Order: sequence, then structure tokens, then C-alpha cells
Amino acid sequence: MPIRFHNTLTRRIEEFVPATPGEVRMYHCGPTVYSTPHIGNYRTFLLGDLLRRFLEWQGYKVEQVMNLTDVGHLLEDAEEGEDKLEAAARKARKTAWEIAEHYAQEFFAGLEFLHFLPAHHYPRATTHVPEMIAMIEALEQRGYAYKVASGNVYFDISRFPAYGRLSGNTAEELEAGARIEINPEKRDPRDFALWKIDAKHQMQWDSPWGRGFPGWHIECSAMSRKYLGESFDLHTGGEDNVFPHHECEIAQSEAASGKPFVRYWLHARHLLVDSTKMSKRLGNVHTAQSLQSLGHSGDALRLALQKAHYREPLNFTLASLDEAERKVARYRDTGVRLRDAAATAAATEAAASTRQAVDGLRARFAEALADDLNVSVALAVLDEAVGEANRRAPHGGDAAALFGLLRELWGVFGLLQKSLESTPLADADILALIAERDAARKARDWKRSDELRDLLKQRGIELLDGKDGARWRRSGR
RNA sequence: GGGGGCAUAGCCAAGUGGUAAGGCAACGGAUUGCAAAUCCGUUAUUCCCCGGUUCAAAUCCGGGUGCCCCCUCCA
Repeated sequence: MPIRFHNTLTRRIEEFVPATPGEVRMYHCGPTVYSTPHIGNYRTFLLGDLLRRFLEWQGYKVEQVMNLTDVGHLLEDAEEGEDKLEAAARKARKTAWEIAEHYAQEFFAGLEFLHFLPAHHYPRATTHVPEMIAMIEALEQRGYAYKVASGNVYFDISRFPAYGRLSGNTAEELEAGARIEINPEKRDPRDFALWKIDAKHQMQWDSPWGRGFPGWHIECSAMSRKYLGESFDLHTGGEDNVFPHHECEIAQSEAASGKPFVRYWLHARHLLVDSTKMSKRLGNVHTAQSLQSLGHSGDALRLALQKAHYREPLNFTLASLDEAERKVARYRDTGVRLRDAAATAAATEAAASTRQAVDGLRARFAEALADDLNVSVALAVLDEAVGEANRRAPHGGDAAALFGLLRELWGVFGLLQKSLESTPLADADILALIAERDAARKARDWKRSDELRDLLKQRGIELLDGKDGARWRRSGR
């Protein structure tokens, strides 16, 4: 089955063909660790996770890298000001290094909460300065870099005519915009910094151009080359990264290696919250931690952040998260029901009609995602599969087949990866209360039965009455 | 000011020329001691507005309105 992705480089949906058959190497622009990542960041990162899960499900061996930007970069093109990392450090009365470490840990906690598959590498800029220096030296040797009196080193755009290919920002268009402040030490306003000298900057390294720090763009070029090679298959990031960040990465990497850099560029649309962009002023900035402390589950947040196509606007609201919460609960209930129905009945082979239904659903789900990750259609197929499972109320082999399918499809979305592994064990006293209520119901003592149901509810246990006594689940999240 | 994208029911959202998927919510029904869960059914003559092309348009073209992204740190 051909897989197709929208490639920002060509602005077209193209068939995805990795350089090495069966293997995919991909790089994701990760967080700048100067504040707690918000759910918009995670939406973008989830694009990478979905790609990973989908491609692996399709049988590819995937090598995945996500960087952490832990060098501040506000000074990119300005001569004054303070970068965000250092500003955060000053506020917190900590060093930039401490700030970076703190927020890196928060970032990883968010990944865990959202059940990300760990990337194979999470390289940090501060531990790859030698690689960056080596790349800048290569650029210098090839005549793509120049040093000015201040000690700063810039990339020479005039030597790289393809600059602008990714973003469509041609020289003429950038000039028409006329919002680029002229930095007199640059030969061309579009030239960008490779190495900066600034005595005030906390993070400093020795280099052939003096003690200073690397430009923002060079880190991704240097680190992707180290872990994935000079050319690789997929590179993702937020839509804001298209220009200038990725444009500059292409220029540096291709100028340094003389080879094509990335085959397919995928960019995620920014998340909206309450129909507008997130801002501290509006108080609509949500983080994984803030939603977790409201009692929400990682599964529901994942679903809420993945339910729209990655290139379409997605509006996040707390109501949409509640909806996702109910949906996940439905999935979980169906999953537990199937699992138990498969386990309790004698092992049998699934009926032909079940196998046919399972294969058909799986194929349609795969086709949807192969079509540039059409998650809306894929989730519709998933809901159909859940409905099918509930309708058939299967046992034995049929239940096992449907359970296997659902686990597979949920797995591609990263849903219910942990909560189905083990039935949450109830404390003995809770089991006793449930047994007591079952006895009360049998005796038609509805008053006592309802009392016990309320009592259990207070303790977070929801009962699902059935013919053979009550099933139960942890309520809510 | 320049460039790019989006606009489909109360809400979310598929669908890029052939006569509107799916989900949530709501309502009706089955089931239930009552609920919950589950199942069945109902809910857009219409796709932001105006004009055009076509036998045929949510889908193509022109104009307008609104929102988002980039051009400046940003997922």
C-alpha cells in the first residue's frame, strides 16, 4: 500500500519512499526548554509519534531523533536583548543550565504522561557544540560562511540560490515584506548567524572564532547529521519552523555536505485553544501537568490533540477533552469486555465473517492513515470497529480477533497502551462491597444496593450491572 | 505592508466536479429494579456571503467577510 504525505518542500502530496527500503530515518524539532511545554507543543510532537507508530505498524524500521534546544537564541539577529532561557534564569534566580534541565524534565514528564514512544535519541544542543563547530568550519572551508569584525560568523545566502525553496520566501518577497531590520554587519539581510560573540551570554564555548555560542539553526543540522546522516527521510516541526529555521537548516546542511538534506518535510498546524491562539494574557495556556492536575488522563489528551488532521487547525477546549475522556472510557470498556470474553470462553478459531470484518476494518484504517495521515477517517473506522465489537458481543476466537484488531488500531494512535495491560486490582474491601451489593441486588434489596453503589462511587468505583453480577471500573479519569 | 492556509449541523470533523462519512450533544426506542454501560432510530435539500464556469460545484474561477500561520523568539 503506497503511503502518501504532504511535503512542504513541493507543497504536494507525494508518495513516501524512504531512501533505504523498509527503513525510515526521521528528525523532529523538539522543545526549547525555557518554560513548561504547552499542549500546542505536544500536538506538534504527536505528529512525530503518530508517524513513528504508523510506520512501524506498516513494517518499517524507524530511527527517530528529537532535539532539545537548551541554548537560548533570542539574540539570533538582534544585538540587544536577552534570550528566553536566560530571561527565565534571571527571573528564577537560577543559571540558564539549571533552567534548561528543569524544563527538560518537565518535557519528558509530559511525554510519559501522553504515552509517547521514546525517540531513539534526544540530543541536546549544549552537548553537541563540537559537532556544530565542525559543521561551521566545513561551511567556512567551502566558502559559505564569513566572519565579521564583531567576531560573529554568518551564513552567506548569496552562495546558496535554493534558499527560499521550502518556505517560498524568495528574496523579492522578503524585500516586499520589508520587515527585516538591516543589520549592517551582514552582507545580505537574509544571512543568518552560525556563531555569535556576546560576553553577556551565560552559555559560552571556545571556538575558532572566539568564545561565544552557536546560532540557533546550526544545532539541528549538526545533530541530525550525527544521528541520521547527511541525508534522511522525514523532518517535522511546527508550521512556524518552516521559515526561517528549516529554511536555514537546509541551506547549512546541503552547503556543508553537498547532498540533499531531507526528502520529506511535514509541518504541524498550530493548535488553537477556545478558538484563538494560546497566550498567557488570555489565560488559556494548558500544559500536560495542568490538565493532569485537573484529573484528566493522558489517553484523553492524546485523543483530543490527535483528532484533527495535522495540517488543519484544531481547536482545543476543556469540553473537547471531556468528550475525549468519555470516548476513551468507551474504548476501555469495550476492550475489557472483549478481553474477558476471549479469555473466559474456550479457545476457538474466529468465524470467517469475523475475520473478514476484522481484515476489512484494518485495511480501511490503514488506507486512511496512508493518505497523508487522515486521522478523521481512521478514527471513524476505529469507532466502527468498536461498534462492531459491541454489537456482536463475541466470545472465544471472535472476541480475541476483535480485541486484537482494536489493540492494534489503538496502538497506532498510542491509546490504551497501558490501562488494558492489567485489570486495575481493587482493594479487598472494595471487592467485598461489590459482592455485598450483588447479594443485595439478588435479594431485591434496592435500598441497600443503591447505598452501596453510591458508596463505591464516592471511592471512584463505577459499577456496570450485568447478568452475572456487576462489573466495575475506576470512574472518570 | 508582503506571502501562505482555513471557513461544512448546537459542537468537533471527513469529503477537491456527480448529488453531504463519522463522532459528541440532544431527542425517541430496546435493555435495566432504577441508573450506567450497550444496541437501534431521528437530527444539514445544504456546505461563510455575492457573482461566474459547467449537464452537474461543498468541491473550479473572481470578489467580499472572518479567523489562523509566516515575514520577528515561538510547536
